Order: sequence, then C-alpha cells, then structure tokens
Amino acid sequence: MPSRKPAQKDSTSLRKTTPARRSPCPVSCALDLFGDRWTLLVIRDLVFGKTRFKEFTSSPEGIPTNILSDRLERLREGGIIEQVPATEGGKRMAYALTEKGMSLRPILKMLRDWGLQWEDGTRVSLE
Amino acid sequence: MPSRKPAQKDSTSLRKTTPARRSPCPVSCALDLFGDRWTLLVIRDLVFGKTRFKEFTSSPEGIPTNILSDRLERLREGGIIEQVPATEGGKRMAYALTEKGMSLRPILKMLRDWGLQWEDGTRVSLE
DNA sequence: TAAATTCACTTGCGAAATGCAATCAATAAG
DNA sequence: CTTATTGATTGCATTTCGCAAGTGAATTTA
Repeated sequence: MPSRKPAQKDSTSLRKTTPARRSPCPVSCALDLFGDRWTLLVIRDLVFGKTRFKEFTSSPEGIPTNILSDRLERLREGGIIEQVPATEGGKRMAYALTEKGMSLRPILKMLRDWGLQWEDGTRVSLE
Repeated sequence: MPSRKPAQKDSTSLRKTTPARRSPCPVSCALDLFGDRWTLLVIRDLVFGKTRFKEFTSSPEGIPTNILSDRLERLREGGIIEQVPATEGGKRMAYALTEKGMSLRPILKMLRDWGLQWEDGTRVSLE
C-alpha cells in the first residue's frame, strides 16, 4: 500500500482540538489566537518579510521547530496566514499574511514602540 | 555522588527565577512581560477599574487563583502595577496601574478593536 | 469581644504545553 | 543518480497550567 498520511492527528501531536473561546470579550478572543510567547514573534517575522520555515527558526529568539509547526498551523486555522507556493511552479510552500494578518501590523508597531520606550536595552533589528 | 540541582527554589513555587530576555527586540521583550493568555486580561480589568484580587477572579474568563498570584507578582516586578492600600487606614491592599502600566491602554484598545472587527460574536462587556 | 465570614492567597496534584535533540521524508541542487 | 537542504515529526524530560481544596489574617457581624 502506498504511503499515506495519518487522517488527522494522533496522540503524539500538540493540541488535539481547537480550544474553546473563554469569553466573548474581544481582547480575550484575540489572546486566544495569539496570546503566547511565540505567535506574535512569527507574525513580526512575516511583517519583516520572512516567509519560510527556516527563516523563522533563525530569528534570534530561537523558536523550537515543534512549537513553530504548531503556531503556523494555529495561525492558518485562525485565518491569519496562508500557504502559497514558495517558487513559481515549485512544490515547496511559503507562508504569507492574509488581510486579517496584515491588520495586526499596527498592534505590532505599538508593541515595538512600547518596548523601545519602557524596556531598557531594546533595539530594532538591523537586518 | 548524585548530581544536585542548582538550589534555587523548592518544587512548590511557580516560576523560580526571573527568566532571561530572549533577545533585545522590543516586541520580544514586551512579550516576555505580558505575552501569555492571562496577563493582558488582568491589565484589561485594571483599566476597567478593578483593583482587588477577588474582582479579577470574578471576570468571565475565570483565571485560576494561583495563576493570578503569579501574574500580579510578575507585573509588580515589571513595574506595570503597584500595591496601594485598599481602604484608608486599612491593611488590605489593592492593585493599581503605574504610569508604565497606563501606557498599555492604547495597546489594549487596539486589541479590542481588532477582536471586534475580526472575531465574530465578540462584544465589549456591559458591566 | 467573640464568632462568623470574607479575602487573598498557598498547596497539591494530574494534565497539558514547552524545549531540546534526534530523526525523517520530500524536494532541490550538483 | 547522489547529496544537501528544507520542513517538518517524534520522543522525552522539564515546566507550566488549571482545578480543587486548604489556610490564616483582616474584616464584619452578633
């Protein structure tokens, strides 16, 4: 029989089901989507023009690859990113922000400005 | 002889030492402070005028009390909140945003607006 | 002032998430 | 075809989370 992927996810995968919304509060719902230590850093990288798995892992914070996989999947489910062909006609995929994802840019910008103002020793990357 | 643990704190406490900054990125540093599912909800409650431990626990999301204790302590360490006497002459304490904490209001506001725009069924509380 | 109640946590513990290294299949390059 | 790179997955130890119960001081009530 031909090699096939498991229908969905088995016991070894991170996060089995989509977790329920904690409340109808818009802040709470936003945090349900990207309220953790890594997700907004991936979105930051996307805003910076990164599109490939390897590029995300090479950011200075060093996100573990299993966490990255999980967050990319979660962001895709949440409609914040989508997969597009990395090269014309190629089969490898790259990631891109959707319109919904793009709309997070002002929030990222405010976070950056806040950090620069209140946290000593922070600076924007020079890439 | 058995290898011994670097005697920081005992097994019962949440979070042993202040975790190190992951990178000098201002976004990353901001997330080191409040990048999780609960912290910004506590700040939201403070912005809404709540000041007491019990008030935070009675928010609809239902933060566990041990998590709340941990987050309040973390926010205090980060200079985002401070403790003030709850009543004149009383011994009970209440929590209040510092200037640094107040400066997070626009971020909360953007998160709220983003949620209202992109997440169906969200609404601001009527309290 | 004594008793009852509320408040602000702390503790214990099972479940879930995290972080790390190792591995692997598919694609791309040579 | 052979090798290297990419984009992940797997296993496992450690940490954190979430829930329920407990505790002692502060406040309120009788």
